[in-house]
Amino acid sequence: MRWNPYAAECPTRQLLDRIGDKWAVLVLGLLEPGPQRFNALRRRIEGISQKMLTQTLRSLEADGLITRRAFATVPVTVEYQLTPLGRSLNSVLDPLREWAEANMSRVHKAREKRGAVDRK
Amino acid sequence: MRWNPYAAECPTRQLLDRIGDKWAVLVLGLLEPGPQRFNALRRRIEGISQKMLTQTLRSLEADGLITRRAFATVPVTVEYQLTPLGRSLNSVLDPLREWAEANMSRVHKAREKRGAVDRK
DNA sequence: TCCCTTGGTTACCATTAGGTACCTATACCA
DNA sequence: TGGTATAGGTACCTAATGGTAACCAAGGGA
Repeated sequence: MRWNPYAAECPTRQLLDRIGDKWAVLVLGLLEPGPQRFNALRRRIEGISQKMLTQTLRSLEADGLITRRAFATVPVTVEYQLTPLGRSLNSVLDPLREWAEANMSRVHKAREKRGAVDRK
Repeated sequence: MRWNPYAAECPTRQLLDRIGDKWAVLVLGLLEPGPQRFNALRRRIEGISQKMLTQTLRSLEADGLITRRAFATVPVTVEYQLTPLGRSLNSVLDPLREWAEANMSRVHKAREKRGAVDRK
């Protein structure tokens, strides 16, 4: 069965809901080099709240994109790590990140021009 | 200057805000083959409201990703069309769409399993 | 005369996202 | 005894998202 990307239950639409959530892609990117601990992620992502980091990690875990491992140290240590599925998603997100770095300045320029003209 | 993707003003983050808005990517995809009219888009995207389609088109236009042309026919005809920038964005979104079609079933499986086990 | 089409705009309203602040538990160090 | 760090959970509150419904214009057809 061929998917119709414009139907509500389409996978593309669901994926966009997934990665459009402001933090998920950043977390995936940070985990690329290797496992990271909770507070390490928190410190590296500017502006994320504890609540949102927890929420993001939980849902990435629920979706099978990362795994969580807790160690009985004191204080407790928790490591998050990409699954193969998460790594494969990362590999298609990379071109997106590159496009953003290369082209967002043009988007900004277009936006400013519109703002100046102010199409009533 | 090298961008820190984890800083708030980072282009990647801004792009995600852009394409995470539920409808923009679908519109861009539909415009790939060629110019389309307002109601043609509306009919092909299941579930979009007139308000959201207008809003989406306006902001894609403001960002320089599509152009709008109105013809003084009766009733008035309006055509939307990708700019070169929009086409280049589409080319990096394609792998994403393919990933979604190939892998969202795994994500769903992972999600169901979690739901069944119900951690805690 | 009223309704149809095109392509919108606007007001209103409910849901959600996401922030802050405070709570937990454990064990270290001074 | 109190303060540190670890990794969270939870209540509360506000701002933004996005839906519905009603309105606009212009002209054609019954």
